[in-house]
Amino acid sequence: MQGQTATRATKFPATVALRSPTATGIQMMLSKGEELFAEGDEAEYFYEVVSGAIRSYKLLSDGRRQIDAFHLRGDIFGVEAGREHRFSAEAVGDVQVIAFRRSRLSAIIEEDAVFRDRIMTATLRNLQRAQDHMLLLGRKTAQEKLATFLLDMAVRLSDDAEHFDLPMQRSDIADHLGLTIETVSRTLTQFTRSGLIQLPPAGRSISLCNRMALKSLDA
Amino acid sequence: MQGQTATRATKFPATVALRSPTATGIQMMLSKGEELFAEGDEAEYFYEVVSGAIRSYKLLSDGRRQIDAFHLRGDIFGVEAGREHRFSAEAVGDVQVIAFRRSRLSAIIEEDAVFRDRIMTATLRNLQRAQDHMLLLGRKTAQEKLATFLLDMAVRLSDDAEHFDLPMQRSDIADHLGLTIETVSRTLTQFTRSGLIQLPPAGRSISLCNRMALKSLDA
DNA sequence: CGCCGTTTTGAGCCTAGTCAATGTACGTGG
DNA sequence: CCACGTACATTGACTAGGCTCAAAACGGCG
Repeated sequence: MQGQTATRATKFPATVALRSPTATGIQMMLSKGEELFAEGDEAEYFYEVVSGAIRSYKLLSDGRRQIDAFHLRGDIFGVEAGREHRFSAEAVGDVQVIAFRRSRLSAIIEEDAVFRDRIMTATLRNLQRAQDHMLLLGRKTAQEKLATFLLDMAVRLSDDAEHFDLPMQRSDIADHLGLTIETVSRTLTQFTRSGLIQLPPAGRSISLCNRMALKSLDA
Repeated sequence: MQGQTATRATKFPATVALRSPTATGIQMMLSKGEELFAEGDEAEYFYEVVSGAIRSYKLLSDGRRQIDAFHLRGDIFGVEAGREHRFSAEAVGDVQVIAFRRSRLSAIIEEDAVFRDRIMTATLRNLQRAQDHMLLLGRKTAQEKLATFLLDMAVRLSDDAEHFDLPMQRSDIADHLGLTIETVSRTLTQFTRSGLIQLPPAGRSISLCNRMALKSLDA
């Protein structure tokens, strides 16, 4: 496997999580590359990430892909105004999520003030991230894009530690930042040569050596 | 005047609009270039556009600008999870908006199901537009960007008529699409020469002559 | 060991950006 | 009424950042 050929997640495990008085969710495990839903699918559920990373993306007719966000632990995504999902979502690595029935959304919102607030806040945070990301996509250089991305991942993956593991591969990073994998790779080696970061000979881990320099690139 | 030197809107006219049982808004008039709020300002109000167009944008330290959205009649924007606005907002031309007190937001949401739904739907639509726009910014060519933009504006400004007036100038379009004004101008003349659109010798109006061709560029 | 998926590196090209000049509309004041 | 100034848009010549195409290196795993 591993071929990134998105296989659809079909079965829900029996585990049921109770997250709030009214909001009951279904716990799901996805393995690397599994598809949670596709653009155009009926939006039967929305989701919260428990562990791992989900990539949500859109495709152009010729296959060009834009990953609009990586969703990590605690993030809520897939809430829709209409009846269809407007983007696709796949597991980056092995992922645990909780699925909430969309049909219960209005009931939840009506009855449960705490959960309502969480959904509203999560949606607003997604919007905020989208706005930041549009600035990156439209106006930053390749170096600035990577600097921003690495600093953001440090915060979100490891609570701002020096060293952490990137869950996604180069092509995911490229499709998130509006670059090619070659440019991502070249820019990272350039950062390494300048002493900004350290890449291990293998694997996906990364160390930020010179945060100051990265932050100044972040613009 | 017209110097795009954002002057701050300071005074609220006395007119008060009653839009729903619990949600009372203050009607405001802004003239071309006036600033509604800036990134970092306390988010005292959120807004609904009555007429005209608002541009919301972010700046990099060196002045590069990304306009993440143009808000037109009926659009709601400026709702924030935190206490500060995360982007700036200015009037593109003369604009009429209704301002709602943010402090009343939670009360409104609690009491008024209709208004709550409108805010949630508006926020989700803003997110949806942001996702579409990230695809455009990250993965579309200059031609595709302009084709998408023109088709979208036709729908939103004129309910999909052949002929309409663009409220914004070239530099706004460029900063929205992640291009320079030169590229916007060149691409539009290229479209004109190919018979896709017609530009008047002067002014901001535009006619779409070959929707099919534009749609195929839209990818 | 050898295959496959992934990443890195290299060489050349192209799209969009930069810099600069010209053109056009419009408002102001002589 | 016209000359001038300003804001905005168009066009041209040249440049460069990032893309394409291609090949090699690397690691994991059967």
